Amino acid sequence: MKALIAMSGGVDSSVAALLTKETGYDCVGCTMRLFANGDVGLQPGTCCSLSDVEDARSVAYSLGMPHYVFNFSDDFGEKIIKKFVDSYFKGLTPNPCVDCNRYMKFEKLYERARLLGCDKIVTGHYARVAEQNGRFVLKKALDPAKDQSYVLYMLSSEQLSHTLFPLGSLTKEQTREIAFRHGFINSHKPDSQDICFVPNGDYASVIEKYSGKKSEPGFFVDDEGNVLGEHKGIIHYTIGQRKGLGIASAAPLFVTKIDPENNTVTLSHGDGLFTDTVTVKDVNLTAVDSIEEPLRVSAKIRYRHIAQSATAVQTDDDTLIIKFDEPQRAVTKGQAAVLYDGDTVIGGGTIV
RNA sequence: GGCCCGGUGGUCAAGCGGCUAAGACACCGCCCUUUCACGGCGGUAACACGAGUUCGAUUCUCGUCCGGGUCA
Repeated sequence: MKALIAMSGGVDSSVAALLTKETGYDCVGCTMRLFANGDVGLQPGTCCSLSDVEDARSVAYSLGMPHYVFNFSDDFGEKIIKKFVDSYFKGLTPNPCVDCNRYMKFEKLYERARLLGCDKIVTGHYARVAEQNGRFVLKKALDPAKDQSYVLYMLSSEQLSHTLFPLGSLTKEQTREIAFRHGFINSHKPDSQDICFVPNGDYASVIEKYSGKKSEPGFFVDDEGNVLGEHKGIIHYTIGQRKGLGIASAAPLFVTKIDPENNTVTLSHGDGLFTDTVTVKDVNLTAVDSIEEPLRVSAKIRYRHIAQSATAVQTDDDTLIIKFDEPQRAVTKGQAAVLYDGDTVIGGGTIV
């Protein structure tokens, strides 16, 4: 059996490579080049920079496996960055990591794997794949603190059938320890964070630079429509946001609505952020074929959200309605909602 | 112009003779985090000016300047 390992240059994927190798697979390492750093004004040293490629190569070679670099920057620009940018101008808050997994790691990269004669694709995600009643399902990582199943919910049963997540049963500490024991140069490398193609967390300037458009300043308004102040352009905000508004008031203000038509951002005090019903489109179900009867689930509406009890029902092929037992804070259009049955991912979609 | 209120950190706002001059919001930093956020912890920062009264004035008095209201 032959496996292609997606190696970012970080600890996780390096250890994933090691573990796959130890399982007896014939391994090939690879690193995706997802964007030309110059496109977005990145400085070397961030994710996907040359030094990361070198780290990945170093680990691959030390494990005696070949290492390739695939240039996917055209696809990444079209499928990930463009969509990300367009979403923001529509007043949505996208999650590019979800799309990157969907289109790059498990679609585009798998095509390459097939060309190389690989049966499996391996990543360093903290999640597990299991076979249940003859179908492959995605499950949470054993370590709840590191679980990344949320960003993988859109994988199909078919994709899961040829996917390995060797870290699914490990804690981050165990992973680092393994890396350290094997002398990997990246064993102490900090975890990645922020959007990989956004330097310094300043995603707004990336959006403006990439699109060539400026997000025009407009008004902050209250629930009654009274003007509270001026905002910097709707792409700077997301639902539930508190910081960076620059408006002083007796109690904290939060963004409750983004209106791209009128170019306004509505601010409210605490309440008004809670909703119990969420509509989801672009649905992918893996543990079941469809949800015909209302189904008791636990659901997450953000990566770091703690799954909450809810009832889900499918109203058509591509629409789910999720009704939470308790109203949830800051449901945000563009983010993914993921349904779980215990540790098992049932499916999910994009909040509309 | 007369009369009446009020001038404390970026904003709002306690304090009403002796305090390291609260707090909230904002801002900054750190933590958290493969999205954006939330959240936690910490930090910078103020008594409009001048003259009195007093052992002592942000607090009392009188001026000046600046706001707001009101009368004609």
